[in-house]
Amino acid sequence: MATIKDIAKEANVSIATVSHVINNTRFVKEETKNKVLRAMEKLNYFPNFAARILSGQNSNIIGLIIPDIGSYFVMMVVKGIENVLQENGYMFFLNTTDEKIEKEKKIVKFMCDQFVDGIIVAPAIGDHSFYNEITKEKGTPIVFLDRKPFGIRRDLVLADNFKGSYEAICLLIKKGHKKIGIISGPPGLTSTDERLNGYIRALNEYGLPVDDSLIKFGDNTFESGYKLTEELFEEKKITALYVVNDAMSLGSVQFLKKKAIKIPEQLALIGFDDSMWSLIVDPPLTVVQQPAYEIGKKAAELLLQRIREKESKTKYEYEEHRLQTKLIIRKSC
Amino acid sequence: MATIKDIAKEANVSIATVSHVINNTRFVKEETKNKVLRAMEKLNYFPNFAARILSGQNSNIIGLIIPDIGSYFVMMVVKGIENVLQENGYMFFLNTTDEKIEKEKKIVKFMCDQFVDGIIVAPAIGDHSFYNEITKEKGTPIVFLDRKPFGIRRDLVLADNFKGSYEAICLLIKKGHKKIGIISGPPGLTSTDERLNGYIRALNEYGLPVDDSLIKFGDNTFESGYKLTEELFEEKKITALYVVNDAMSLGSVQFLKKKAIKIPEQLALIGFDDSMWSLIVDPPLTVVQQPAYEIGKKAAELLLQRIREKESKTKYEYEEHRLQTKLIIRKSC
DNA sequence: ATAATTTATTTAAACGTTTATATAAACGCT
DNA sequence: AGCGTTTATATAAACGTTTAAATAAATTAT
Repeated sequence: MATIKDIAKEANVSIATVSHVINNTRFVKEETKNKVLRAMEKLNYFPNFAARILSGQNSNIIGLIIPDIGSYFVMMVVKGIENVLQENGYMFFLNTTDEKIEKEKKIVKFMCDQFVDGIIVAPAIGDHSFYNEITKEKGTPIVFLDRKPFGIRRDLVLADNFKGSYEAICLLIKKGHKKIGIISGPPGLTSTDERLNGYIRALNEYGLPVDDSLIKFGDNTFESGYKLTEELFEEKKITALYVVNDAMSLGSVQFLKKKAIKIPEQLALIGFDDSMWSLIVDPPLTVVQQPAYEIGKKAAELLLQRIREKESKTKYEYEEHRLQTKLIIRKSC
Repeated sequence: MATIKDIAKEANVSIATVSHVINNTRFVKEETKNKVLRAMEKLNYFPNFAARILSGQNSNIIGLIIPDIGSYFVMMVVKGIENVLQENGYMFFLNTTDEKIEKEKKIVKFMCDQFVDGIIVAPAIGDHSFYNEITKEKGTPIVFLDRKPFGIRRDLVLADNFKGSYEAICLLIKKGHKKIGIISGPPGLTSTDERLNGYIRALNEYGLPVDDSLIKFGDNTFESGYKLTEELFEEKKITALYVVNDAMSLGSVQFLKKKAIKIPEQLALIGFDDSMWSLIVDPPLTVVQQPAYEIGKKAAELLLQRIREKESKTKYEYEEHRLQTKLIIRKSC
């Protein structure tokens, strides 16, 4: 593979000149520049990443850390990120934490110590104050995604979970429902906690009692959706149910289908996340749609902006971007 | 951040000794080794990736190239890969080609020229002979995934698409169907071409005519599934339909549902890929399930093996791993 | 004509590793 | 004691860049 030295020799200039041509970091006479460019073309030169990084340049690599691969939401977020990064000549590492905060810490530390220019992270449940210490040294920009970190203030891009839920529950209340159950996510997970809060707020606003026994905490799996729907429907005689993520919604639907419970006549249902299948279940599911692709896109854009600002030493305040959800009304409520 | 020099100073040895302790590349007296290890511990040392790579070491980074993020199948494949890599201390870059062979070439060339130890690629439709030239220089191991490359022989991990389809169509024939339609993928895409071949073979085997007008080529989207199902059902009076991927199956179901066409009475349906929703559509969908996670896992394992073999200069023959599909019989046929 | 300034280019050090080669110490043998 | 071996460690070059400092050439001012 051709190196900068080969180019220098071919073009009869020093390696410094070649470097300056490549990076546009100093004026080089038109004639010389052309010689260099021609040599680069001829030898099919591409600068060596490792060398570049070692001598202190940006790597154009960012780290992406998520708890788990495996949901439509995550997939679309990643897609949004990937598109923005590709357009801007960046690459990314994808790492999963398995929802383990210790693993997250290790990965973040490693990435910062090494060569990433920035990090996008959907944090695992836990205390995130260790980020302060880790980023102190180099000040690697970090954008949090989907979940609000605990114990620190940072840039943050996520859906307006509270409002999305609030609107959904308002709709149910307006339709006359008084006993509305909710299947929330694991406590401590800010995204689903916020959805629970939206539920509570709506009930309060309309003067309905908040009955703790109608609030169930699932673990965002199909199975827990199935099981908790059973509990709520059989034991609590709810007339409406709000399920805060797509895997659990699917579990709900499966239970109701199995027991031949009529939707929405016997139980009105609203889910979260608009997967492709919400259209083809029977009846089509009313859902709170969060703009997954846009969340990824925005997070990547914000991170790239922060990286640029870091280079130019611009001061900035952390921002919280709340992307709006959309209540897609179909036939299930 | 601590460097190898700091460790050397702290432990009162040379940097060479430190390096040898780290890499176990030469005998070091127990006592000296301990001093070094203690110093590393104390200064929280982690070797610098860029420097390591620059001096010719393996990067422990592999490249993952796929046409597109956005299907359940791809997601599970990536998950399988990620798990294996994480267990083995490898990281990976994820890149998409948008099904453009030129983009693929650029990415592969870049990755090989730079620092990846190996590549896993689900190739875009097109001629892949350029791989020979690109990998000649360094011999970077490459494992192909899901699709058979055109024009070259390489390691390959994918589902037994032919057999999966063959079994599905046999089932339909045994149930008495004579006019069986198929919605295949874009011609040239080996995965769906193989599925089409399985269909043809089954018909031949049972002495049924292969009617070209019952074979439609979609583009693996929901919309094309919808549209082509309409064409086949309305114009061709088929009694059974086989759809070769999940997004198109979903489109099929949606069309049938909209027109209130009874499954399987009016049209028997078999899909491909077992997504979560195939259980909750009405009726639950019979599908050919391919082991996505295992495909990813196997590809990663094979690649790591190739990387090790390259280091130890072991000769090897390219392998083709066909993972078996499973016909999951539900109520749609 | 010479000095001062500006412009264009080169030299060499630095980044943090690996590793071939050199050196030093310890030991066993005559 | 002197020599050759073995064992343990150190020195220094190399990897391919960037960049501060040095140099050389061209221009302007005195």
